[in-house]
Amino acid sequence: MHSDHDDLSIIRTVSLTSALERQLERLIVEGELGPGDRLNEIQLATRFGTSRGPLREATRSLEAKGFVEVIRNRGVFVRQLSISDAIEIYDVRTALFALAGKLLAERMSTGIEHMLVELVEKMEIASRDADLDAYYPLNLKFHDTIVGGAGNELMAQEYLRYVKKMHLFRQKSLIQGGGLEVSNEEHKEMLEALLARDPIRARDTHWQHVENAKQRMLSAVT
Amino acid sequence: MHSDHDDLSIIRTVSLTSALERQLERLIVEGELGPGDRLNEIQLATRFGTSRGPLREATRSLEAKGFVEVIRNRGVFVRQLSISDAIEIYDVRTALFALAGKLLAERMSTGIEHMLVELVEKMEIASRDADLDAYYPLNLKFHDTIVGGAGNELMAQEYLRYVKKMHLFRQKSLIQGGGLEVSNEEHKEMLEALLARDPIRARDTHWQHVENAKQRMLSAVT
DNA sequence: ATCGTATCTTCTGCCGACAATTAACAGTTT
DNA sequence: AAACTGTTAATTGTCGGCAGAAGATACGAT
Repeated sequence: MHSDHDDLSIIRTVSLTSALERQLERLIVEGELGPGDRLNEIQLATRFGTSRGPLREATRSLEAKGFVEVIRNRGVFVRQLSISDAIEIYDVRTALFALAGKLLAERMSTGIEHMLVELVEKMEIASRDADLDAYYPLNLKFHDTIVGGAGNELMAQEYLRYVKKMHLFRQKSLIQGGGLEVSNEEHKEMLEALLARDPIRARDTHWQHVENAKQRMLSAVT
Repeated sequence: MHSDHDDLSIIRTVSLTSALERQLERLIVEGELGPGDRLNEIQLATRFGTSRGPLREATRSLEAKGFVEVIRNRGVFVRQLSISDAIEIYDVRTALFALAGKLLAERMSTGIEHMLVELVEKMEIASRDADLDAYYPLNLKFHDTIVGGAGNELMAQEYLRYVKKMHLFRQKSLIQGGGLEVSNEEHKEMLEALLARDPIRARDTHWQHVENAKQRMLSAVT
């Protein structure tokens, strides 16, 4: 039995295609469809109660976004990322996150300031307690706050896309780029640059942060 | 009458959908379909001799790539970029190009080295002669060489996408981000960093270069 | 003359069906 | 038993058609 998430009756404002796209993306990101799996058109269309037309349109969009791969006459497959793919994505993410840091430093508001300070403090505590379950969502929110607060919608959108895309990498546990204390030390440096409203330093510390995360991931993989 | 570019009979290896997508992208980038224009499904399907199904799939892909906008029950429209859109794209391009510079500095080959040196020399001449027609393609090739030589396929692909996307900006003439001599001075600095195999300096000079181009564009627009 | 309204036309959204291709299977041969 | 080959089943690619929404047009009221 499928979960009731599969419902897409909310359609009337958004198109059926985009609703289907969201559903398929959910199936992929949540792991119901794993890397390499084929998206059976008939089966999925039946499951969501639509015809194959809109479903095919949705998969074409997902293909353009890099979540699936279409092979003519053979079908649509969830993309599999090699290590070198993961490196490429990480590097692009690095550049985008550096941009986020720079832009945020240029338009820092007290609201975001307080939020980031609080998050770093909480992460400090979680780090001391070695409480990964507490640390992980805080870390996520810290990055989201920076990316979302930078005021560049395109960058934020693309950044989010790449974060999602990393879930297609086989070694899921390694995505995080672990290292609690190390990571939060870097957060403090980033925060310092942001509080100082120093775009260049913010850009460089943010760049370094993701680059370090990449290195931690790589040393864990190899 | 349509040009004979419209032919897509080469299909047997690639899908009809992707061939259509390429054709539509061509129509947009070459300007036959300008910003704000509607893509009439029936008309385009007839023109390319297909049914509406594959055509719709192609437009969904173009939508995901940001070239067109789909409005439910109203149609597909070529995207119009506002100035703030252009700024966002420029900033993302800046970050990606900085990444290109860094990566290239890390894996610089003598082949690319010679190519870049030659291009800068030729641009120097064109700059002295104020020969914009000669300068423009050299400048383009200079940037392509850097982006293509960096060894990150994803970054190269995305960078190219954004360059194309800038064509949707109304003020086409301003895309270039002019300023011949100024621009080539920056090229020399970038080249220096690359020849020195200095990733950080390469990253920073490349970042600054696109950022300056953005500023030149903005001061020309406002 | 202008505005609002009703009608008609055009176009999109979605579906079901058929053709073409690929994958699965069984039978045969070596 | 493994490899090859012919046949069947499953799946994708493409098409044409119908319902419904948006847009255009014509008409009438003020």
